[in-house]
Amino acid sequence: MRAFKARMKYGHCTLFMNSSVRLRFAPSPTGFFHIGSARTALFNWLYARHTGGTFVLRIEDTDLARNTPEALHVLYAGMRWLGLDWDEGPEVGGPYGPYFQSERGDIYKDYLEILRKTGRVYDQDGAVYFKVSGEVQVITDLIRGRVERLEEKDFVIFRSDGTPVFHFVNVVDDIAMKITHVVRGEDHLSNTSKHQELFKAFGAPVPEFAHLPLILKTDGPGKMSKRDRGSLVEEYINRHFLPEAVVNYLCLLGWSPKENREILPIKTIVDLFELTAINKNNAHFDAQKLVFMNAEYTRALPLEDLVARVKPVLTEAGLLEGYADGYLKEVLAIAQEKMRGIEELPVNLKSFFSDDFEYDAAAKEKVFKKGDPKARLHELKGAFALLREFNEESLEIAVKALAEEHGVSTGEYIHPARLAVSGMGIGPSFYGLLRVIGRDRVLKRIDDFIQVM
RNA sequence: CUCCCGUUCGUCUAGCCUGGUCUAGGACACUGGAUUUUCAUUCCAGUAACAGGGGUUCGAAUCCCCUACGGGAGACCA
Repeated sequence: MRAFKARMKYGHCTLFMNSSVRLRFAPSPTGFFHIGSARTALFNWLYARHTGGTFVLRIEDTDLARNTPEALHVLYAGMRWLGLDWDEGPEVGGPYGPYFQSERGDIYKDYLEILRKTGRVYDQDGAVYFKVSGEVQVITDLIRGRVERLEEKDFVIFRSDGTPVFHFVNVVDDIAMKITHVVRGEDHLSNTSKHQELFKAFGAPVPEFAHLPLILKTDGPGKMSKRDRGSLVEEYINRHFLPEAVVNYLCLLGWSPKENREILPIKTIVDLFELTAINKNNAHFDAQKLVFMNAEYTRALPLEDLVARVKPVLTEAGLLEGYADGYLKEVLAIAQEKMRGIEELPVNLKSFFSDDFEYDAAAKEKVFKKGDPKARLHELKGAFALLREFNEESLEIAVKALAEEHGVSTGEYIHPARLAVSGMGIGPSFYGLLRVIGRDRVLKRIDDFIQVM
């Protein structure tokens, strides 16, 4: 039913109500949600939604020390922020639970018994070892093709303290949860020979494998680590990125729609996504491109949506007190076209909501360098006071008239006035800025600025 | 050290499977210009790549081999 809903949601043909495709994302809660993990989750989710299959969230919390409620919260919050809803798993349940490995001890014991009966394990130093077959494992990977690897040494599947190890629980759960496609990072490719041996030892069908390329540091060696700037989903949440932009960017790291189009709605990506179209080579993380995408998405947002998303951010910054929603909407209506992200708003839009703002030093220096800004501001004051209407049209006419009268460029009015009114050298359309700030505040701010010149 | 994976503009990629249409396309970034006789937008233009060497072939970015480089894995971590 869940799969059916997913199909309806994304407008697929519903010839088949669901499919037997089952994918899982199996993170261990570490307290961080790494961008690489997020991409793995995303690709699993995409393929589940593409096929109308089932997306399972399984928590690999066998490392009890790191398994805290806070760590789980970070994970759920990140998943939900990215829009990666799971069909089975914590908080939603499902027929193959429990979905925490820490609660599946009995299942692991049962599976161990199977291996004991078939003579594939032995005990040594208190630990249980799995006997490898000695056969070369031919792994068929949807992304990499045929990969051969020989697992040479027997390996531990139960520690001497009685707890099972990753390779064992991972495979057992994939069997028990009827996972058909294992989509994970390439760092697991070398483990796959172990896993395939286990699948075969259990007499279970070997799932399809798809090993994703890794996300490498922007510069410098190695893969992104949690210490690298930009490597955590939390960071993008805190910086008020639009999740759809982050998702779109992540989709393009290792996958491409192959049609010279990059900004794609998730619905389209779900339609086009194929595991076999994923690249083999690792990709460097490019924060600049993500920022660009975020800007594109931000500017394309319907105004109402933008207002809704900005409101809590400016409220938190303490800027919205005493202002009606309508005013915020007016401000954003003129600011949106040049926005790069919501993150910059508490600073860039401060002067719309507060008289307590600083004058940008660089802009100030630039303004003082040219012409006679003081005289220009006095002229503006006079002209603004006389205007019948205080709107874009009348303001533009007035400024242009002054410029012509005094034989200077409008820039000589605009630069100092923008600085006086907003404290900044850059910003929304100048005439819109004046209109929204309003005549009284504009005049007062020009006065104030003249005082400090 | 061993095993596995990879290598197209600075970065993400298209093309590679099914050799000729590739004087290698798009995007970010960068540079220049236009518009806004401001700017963060928008528009236009430009710089820039098939890792190297050997084959196969009439012809190779595309197929094969070697080298180099990059990445990953080698735990009673996950």
